[in-house]
Formats: sequence, structure tokens, C-alpha cells
Amino acid sequence: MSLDVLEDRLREHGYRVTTQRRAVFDAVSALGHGTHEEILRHAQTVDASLNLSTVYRNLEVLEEIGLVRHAHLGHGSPTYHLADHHRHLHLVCSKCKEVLEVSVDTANPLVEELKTSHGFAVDIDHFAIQGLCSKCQS
Amino acid sequence: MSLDVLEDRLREHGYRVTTQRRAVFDAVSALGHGTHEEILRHAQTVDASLNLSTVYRNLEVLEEIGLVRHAHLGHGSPTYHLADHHRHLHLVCSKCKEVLEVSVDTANPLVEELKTSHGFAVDIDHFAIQGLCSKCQS
DNA sequence: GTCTATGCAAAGTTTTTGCACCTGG
DNA sequence: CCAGGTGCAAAAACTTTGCATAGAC
Repeated sequence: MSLDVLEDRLREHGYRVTTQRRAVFDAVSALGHGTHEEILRHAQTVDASLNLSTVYRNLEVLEEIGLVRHAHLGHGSPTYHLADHHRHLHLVCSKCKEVLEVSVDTANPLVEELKTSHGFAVDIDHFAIQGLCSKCQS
Repeated sequence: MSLDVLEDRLREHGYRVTTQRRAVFDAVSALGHGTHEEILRHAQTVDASLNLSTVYRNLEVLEEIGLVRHAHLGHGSPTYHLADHHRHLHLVCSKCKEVLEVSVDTANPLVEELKTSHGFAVDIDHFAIQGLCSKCQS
């Protein structure tokens, strides 16, 4: 996704195009996924005066206009990623905290069953899946 | 699960049996599931001087000895429930915030696939499943 | 009597908000 | 210009910690 799309989408929704919004978007793009703090740190390499509250406010805006999404991988802060970022399920080991990434297709039977029997359109990768990895089960 | 089990389990692990621990356990049991604040409010109907920090500390103890577990249903605080509480998947609508409960068996194909191909032992109901309910998809 | 658990208050974290100033259009 | 956006600082919300005392055993 290019910066052109960022500008267009912002304008479409009546938001202004600012250097801070570009910096936050770039940081999310470069990081793949990151928390507010991680995004701030990365974006500050471009604009050192960028403020954490601006990161909070702009991630909200970017999410509202559909360019960015967030997921909950653990008990702490959410992580943000581009909306067209490669999607995958996150398997988080509750013991060693390792995070495995597996194809979202693995969940297709569940996704389809919930759609058929409850009419629920699942966003399967919004929350991680917790459990014990093979090493921690002994 | 009765209070006898609470006492036995606490003693087994070298913890003391206190009125506060009973009150917290009772509150979780009565509420089905609740956040720290909700558990505090309920437990205070029995012991008005019960402190929030005691609720935090005791939920940690009760979880450690296996009587209580927590789940993440949304972006806020976790909710606590008895370990032998009827398990179900939580489907949370990202728009209207409604929470649907469906059988954990719905996820069996996913659970088995993750076990077979990645050796990962899923705790399927630890995190909610986000999406859009049938009403909010139009 | 000993040692853990509790209440209280204070500190630590994370996120939100108010406001004066700056900036995009 | 002028409305919206930003930085800064303060507040709010949430969770943890230190310590003196109460209470379990």
C-alpha cells in the first residue's frame, strides 16, 4: 500500500494529511506490526518531536479509515498492522510466550461453521489463540 | 465446586484459608464471570472492607492453584471464572459489542488440526473470537 | 508466637484529555 | 485565514508495591 492511498483515504474522510500521519503510517508499514510505543520509537527516527498522544490519535484515525487494524496477541497492549498485511493466526504459548504464526486457512472449518449456524462473520486473527506449545507440554 | 475444595486446595499449596479468599471465590462462583472490579463489588456485599488489591492478589492465588481461570473477551480487563465453569467460545461483535456464547466443540476441527500439525495444545476459550454478528453485517 | 495475608496509601503504567499554538488547505 | 491537528502537561484509569498490623495455624 503506497502513500498515495494514505493521502487519498485521509482526504476522502475529511482528514488532513500531516507529516505525523505519514510517519505513523510508515512506521506501521516498516515494522509489520507494533505497539503504540514501538510505533512511536520507529516514527521518531524520522520526526523526533512526535508525541505518544499523536500516535494514539493517529492510529485511531488510520484504523477508522480502514488502512490499519489491530490485534491482541497477549495480555498487554494491542499491536497494529496494515489492513492488507499478510494475515495469520497467532498461537501464543502461555508458558514460554513464544508466538507461532500459522495460516488463517487452518481456521476455515470454524469460520464457516460460525457463519452457517450463527450468521457470525469471524475476524479470526483479531485475537491470538492461547495454549501450550509442543515443548512446554511435558 | 464447593468451599471444601477451596480450603483443601489452598492448604495443599501452603496458602492460608482466609475470609477474603472465600469471599473472592464465592463472588467468582456467583457471578459466573467478572472483572476485578465486578468481583470486588460482589464480594463487598459480604465483607465491606475488602480491598481491591486483595482481589488482585487472591485471583492470582486462586488461578495459580487451578480453581479459577481468566479469559479476554474484549479490549479491557480480563474476566475471571471458575476453572470448572461451563466452557464456551465467546463471539464478540466489534460493532454492537454483543457477546454470543457457543459450544467449544464448534472449534474441534481447528483444535485437532493445530494439535496434529503443530503439536500445539489449544486453550480455545482463553481469547474471545471477534467479528460481526448477523445484525451488524448489513 | 510465627509468619502469611490484609488494608491502606503511594507509586508505577498505560491511555486519555484540555488547551494554547501550529499548520494544511 | 480558519478549522483541524499537534505537543505538552495534567488527569484519569488501571495495576502493583511497601509497610505496619491483623489474623491463620
